[in-house]
Parts: sequence; structure tokens; C-alpha cells
Amino acid sequence: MLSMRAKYALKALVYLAKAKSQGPVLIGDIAESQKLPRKFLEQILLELKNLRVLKSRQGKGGGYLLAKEPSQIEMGHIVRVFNGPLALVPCVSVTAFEKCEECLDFAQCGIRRVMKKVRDVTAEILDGTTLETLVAIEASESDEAALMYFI
Amino acid sequence: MLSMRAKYALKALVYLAKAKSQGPVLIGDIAESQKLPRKFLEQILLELKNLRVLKSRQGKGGGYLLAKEPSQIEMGHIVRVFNGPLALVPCVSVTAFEKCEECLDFAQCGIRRVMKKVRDVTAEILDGTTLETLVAIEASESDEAALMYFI
DNA sequence: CCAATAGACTACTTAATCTATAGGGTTAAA
DNA sequence: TTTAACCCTATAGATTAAGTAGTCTATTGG
Repeated sequence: MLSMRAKYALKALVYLAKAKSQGPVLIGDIAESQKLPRKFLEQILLELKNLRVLKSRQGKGGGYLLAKEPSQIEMGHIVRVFNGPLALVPCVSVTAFEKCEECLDFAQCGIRRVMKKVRDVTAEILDGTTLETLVAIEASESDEAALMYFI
Repeated sequence: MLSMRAKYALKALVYLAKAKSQGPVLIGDIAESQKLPRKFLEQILLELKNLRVLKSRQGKGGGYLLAKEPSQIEMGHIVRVFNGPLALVPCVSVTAFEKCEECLDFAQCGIRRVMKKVRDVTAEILDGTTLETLVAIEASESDEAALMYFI
């Protein structure tokens, strides 16, 4: 399962993508409207800022804004940063590769080969889905139409 | 990432599938040959027995055996039991479905729709891969040949 | 300049989970 | 009846997750 941090980050980003044209958005607005714990969200937004995914303005009239176009912000990136590697085992991770300590035969290992396939299809979906995609998906009524975005 | 429990369970099961014709296998054999911590492995094997995936014989000449054909033991089942749901968010889990507490619009949520797709392709692979598949994959030399098993 | 507003940053706390390890108890074959 | 094996429970130590608290810093506007 995803950590709350990762899920909250995604929710906040989708909210900000939708509010893109409205100037800086207050932490309090996001927290209240999305029902997220405010102080916890603060940390998450700060981390997103340090990642250059968001930018912020302090003081009166301040708040948070996307630092890039929604089409340039991938779900995969957010999930990796807040939840860790997509891979189910370290030996198939691209971003955090590590051989299993107990591994006897890396090349032949069947578990590894299957897990690599799982990682690859997961990465294909999550890296192919941006905030722009997510906003479009939320606008579509049918699940089938929504699925079109990543088939 | 998978828990060690889940990974060790899979490793032990593949080992037992390969040793299928040789009668009961000692915990010590599995632990030593696969480089798994013995007492930890004991717990895992016991749990697999309670799941009716393994059976055991006590006393001299005893050990562990598969309780079913390798083709009837799915990776997905083992991963779910030892690692939890395949889904990245509870609201797309089949085995542990739960609405997110902060969810505003279940039907429209884009994050949910994408995560459902991820869960579905993951489940398709892991539920479609049995111990028999894994043993066959380990016998094949090329990664491409191995991939054939779940395309 | 000052006061109010809003994010920035650091430090905790609490709870849960994971990864083992320890140490007997029970069963059954020889 | 001895002994090789699995059975079962308890517990410890480490790590991570989720959230809270409090202070600091920057900006705006009177």
C-alpha cells in the first residue's frame, strides 16, 4: 500500500492542478477541502517545493502553486519520492537497485523475472500518467473512457 | 517493497517445488541452501502449512512437502497473505476494499482509477504465475523466453 | 516601522510493523 | 525410549509511519 504521505501528495497536486489559474492556494484551503491533516500536509507541500514540483509565496496573499505544467508532473515521480521504489524487490528496482543478499543466481531467478515484469507495467502506467491526465480522467464520466488514457 | 517474509516464502516454495519428487524436505535444508534465517523460516513454513499450501511430517524422516500441485499455487496468493493486498490504495483492493476516509468523490477520483489499473495488471501477472511457471522460468535461458510465460 | 498573515523548518511523540531470536513442547519413527 | 523433527508462543530491537507542536522567517499593507 501507498503511504498516506504519497496519497496526500497526489491529492494535493491534483487539487492544485485544477486550481492552476487561480493564483497561490493556501495550505489551509487544500487541507480543508481535501480533508487532509493540515500540519502533516505542510510537510508534504514543503517537500514538494524542495523537489521543485511546487513553488510558494510567503506572507499575505501567499500560498502554493505548481512549479511546472501539469503535463510535466508524473504520478510515478511522486510515488517514488514519497513511497519509495515501484519495484516489489530491490533486484528489479531501477531507482534503488540492489541484489538480494541471499540471492543464489541473479540471472535465472524466476521470482525476479516475474517481479521485473510487474515493475515494468507499473512504471509504464505511473510514469505515463501526469497531473494533466488525472484532471482529464476526473472529467470523464465512464470508467472505460478514463481507461483510454493509459491503454 | 515486499516484506522479507513474503520473499522468503516464495523462495522456500520454489525450492520445494523443485524438490517435489524427493519426499519431505528439512527446514534446515531449505534454510541452508537458500541462505534464509532458520528460525524465521520456521514461522513462515508453519504459516504456509496452516494455509494448506504445505503439509508436514513430524519426527524422524519428517519435513515439509507441497500440499498441492505446483500449478495450483499462485504467487498472488502468497504475496497477499505475507505482504498484504496488491493494491496501492485500499479503495481499489479486491481482498481488502475500503473507501479512503478523506475521499470526496469515489466514482470520479482519478488517482483511484489509475491505481485500479495498476492493481489489475499486477494481479493478472501474479495470479497467473504459479510455482510451476516459476520453475519453468528458471529453466529458460533467455529473459525473452521467460517473459513468454505471462504475455 | 509595526502588525498580521502565511509559509519554513526542526524536533518530538506515539503507534505499528518487521525481522528476527529464544526456548521449550509435541509427535512419531527406529 | 531415545532422538530427530516440526510446533508454538513470547519477546526484543530496529525501523518506519503518521501526526503534533512550536518557533522562525518572509511578505504585505497600514
